[in-house]
Amino acid sequence: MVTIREIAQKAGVSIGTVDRALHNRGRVSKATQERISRIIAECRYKPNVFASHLSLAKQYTFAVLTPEPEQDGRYWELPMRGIRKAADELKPYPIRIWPVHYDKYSEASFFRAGEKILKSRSEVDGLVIAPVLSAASETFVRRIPPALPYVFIDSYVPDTSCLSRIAQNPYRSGALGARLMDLLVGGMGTVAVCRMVPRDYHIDDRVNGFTEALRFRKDVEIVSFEADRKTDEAVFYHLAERILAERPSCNGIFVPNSLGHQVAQLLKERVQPGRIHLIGYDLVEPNLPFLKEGWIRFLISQRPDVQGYQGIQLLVQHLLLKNPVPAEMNLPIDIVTAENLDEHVETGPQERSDRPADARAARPSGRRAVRK
Amino acid sequence: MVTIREIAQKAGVSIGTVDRALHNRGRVSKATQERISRIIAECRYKPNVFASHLSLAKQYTFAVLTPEPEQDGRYWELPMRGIRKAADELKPYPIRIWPVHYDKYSEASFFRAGEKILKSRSEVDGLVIAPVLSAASETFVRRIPPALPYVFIDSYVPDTSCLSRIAQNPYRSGALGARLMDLLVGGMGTVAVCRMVPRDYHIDDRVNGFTEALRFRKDVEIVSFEADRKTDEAVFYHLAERILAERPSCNGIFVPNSLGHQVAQLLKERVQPGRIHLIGYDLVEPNLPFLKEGWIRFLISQRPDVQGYQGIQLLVQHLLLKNPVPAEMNLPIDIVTAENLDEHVETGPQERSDRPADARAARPSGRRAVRK
DNA sequence: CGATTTTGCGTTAACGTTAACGTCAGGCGG
DNA sequence: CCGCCTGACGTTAACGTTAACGCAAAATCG
Repeated sequence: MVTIREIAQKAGVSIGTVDRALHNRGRVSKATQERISRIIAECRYKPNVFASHLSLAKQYTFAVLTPEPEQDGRYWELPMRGIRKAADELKPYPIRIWPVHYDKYSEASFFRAGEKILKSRSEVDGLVIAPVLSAASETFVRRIPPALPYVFIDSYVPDTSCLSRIAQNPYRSGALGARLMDLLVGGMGTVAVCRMVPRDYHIDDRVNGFTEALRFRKDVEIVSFEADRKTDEAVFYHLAERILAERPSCNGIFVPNSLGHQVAQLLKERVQPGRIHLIGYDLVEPNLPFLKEGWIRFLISQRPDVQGYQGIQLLVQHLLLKNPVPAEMNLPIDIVTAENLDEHVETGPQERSDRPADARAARPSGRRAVRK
Repeated sequence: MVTIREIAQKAGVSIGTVDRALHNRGRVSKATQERISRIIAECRYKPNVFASHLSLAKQYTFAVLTPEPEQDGRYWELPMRGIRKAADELKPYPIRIWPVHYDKYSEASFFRAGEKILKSRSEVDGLVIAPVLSAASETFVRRIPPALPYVFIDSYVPDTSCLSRIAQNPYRSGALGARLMDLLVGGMGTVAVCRMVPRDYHIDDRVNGFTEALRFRKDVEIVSFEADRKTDEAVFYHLAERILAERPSCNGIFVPNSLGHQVAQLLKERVQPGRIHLIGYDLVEPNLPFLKEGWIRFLISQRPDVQGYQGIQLLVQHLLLKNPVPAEMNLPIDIVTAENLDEHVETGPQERSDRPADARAARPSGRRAVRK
């Protein structure tokens, strides 16, 4: 490992000068500056991040801007879990997480949250943003100082200078849903798609992917149903009632958001098992029992916990470890069924075991042993 | 942050004594030892890993014991990719990866590889093991010095004092395959299961999961076909020929290892599309075109890259960051189809982008933009 | 031209941990 | 009783980086 001291020696200056040159702190003549830069490049000098942080003793604060955790059926708890997991793993690092939540149905609340972060600019070193309110997000992102790195999760605002974006392609996830639905209904029947106003671009793309992928299937009829979330809490429960009433021939329902459980509830009450095939999104808690019992056949998951986890990891890679980071991460589109549900909820990145070694060995697995 | 100096002050000793007490280096009276331990616990002292490693300047070497990367249709390249990815991300850490491969069909070669590692005991600080040869692995693992932490990937030897094990439940993955097959064949027909001698417990468990999950389906007949890998390279291609000849009514084939492409090849040559539904395992390269074209309907993936990646990460968490690690990680059972294939192969953990910021922005995505 | 600022550098004390080394008292054998 | 050993500590110099401080010489100003 080549150190700052060797660089100094080769350049015929002191380490202080090299340090100033490295961090553009000025007080270095142009000639020496260039000489040092050349030598640094030649020797492939990489600063020792351990020594650096030991000396700096800087606290890094990462703000996390997401909707209230309770919204979308407690969906927004999941990214926060991943974020906590990352913070846990990175315990030895001087990192602080600052969660700032907003009401995903109120632009005003979003701007208030954003303002709070920008006002504390000097104390914030990185940002994880879920730009659910797309128009407002765009405005906000433009106001982020260029030196402040930010990472999008869930979706993203295009053409920004974000450090990275971590999301799932919603169009393709819809197309995958279509493929599964096609399989479930055996290539024929009437499939209902549930929509909600106010519209959400991200969700719309899922629907587009779904309908376009099924268009080539001549024997599958697609009908769209729409509800207004403002009317009541159980929007999709009531929407499902309408579907049953207006389309008795319906044998498949596609729910492009996390509210599949509302539809499943109605199916469980009114329809015989296996007659209407339901595909939903997201491993939120209310969905799980219905998936296990078969009222929901497939859930498409976008690994929100991984998104949060990676968001923090990328910031650390960039700021603390000075590593290059991928400009985008397209998370896999996960298909979850009753059969592989356990692995998705139990051993997401949130799970940690703090038990001592002997307790581990003694622990009954409850699961099938691999051998013997 | 509480430092060693504060501990020393509170205990009324010097930092040297505290350090000796911390690392059991002796030369500390019993009374002082206990006093220091008590204070450390009270203050919740955590050593600063930055300072620690700066002072130690220790190189950590992690040996990786897996089959030759080319075996199983280059399957074993995949964990290595994840391992390299981890090493990349952890570049600033003083870490060295030492890959040691063995022929998965030769116990002798496995023991030779193991011996090589044990002989360099003093230079090895951690171990990642894929215990494919289960009997030999058991013998080997018992010989690992207790102080040397090791992590299993792919499968594991039960009742060992491994640091952790990272694997997928093979039985459950087979059950999931059964569910998908049931869907594909519409609940009726003849399904062939391909097996290979010599037997592999891990693979057997997949088959068990598959057959047991389908047993309750009275209209689905399961037939087992077996081939000897020693006979030729294209074992499963020829096995598929036998299946077609002996069971013309067959409408589904389950391949519990990574050789699905051999069967797919024959289907492509002899059978009309959509007549025989094929489910295989693992995203090895030869499988990919067949999945895209539909000759393979589903591939079950166990994320070998993530397994390798996590293996290294866990060792680092344990040894370098002194964090507790989970005793086991049950990786999700991934269902891969033509629709979500891209996300699985493109943006596995191996992908990194080293391009500068401006190149990123200009880069054409080729994929559908999320918004406008 | 003297006074003051600026430029360009060198020096040094941290940051927290580690381990080699020094020291001093008590114990033990001869 | 002397020499030697060892147990139980304290001291200190690293590890590599950072930034405050110091100090000349050069540049600028009145």
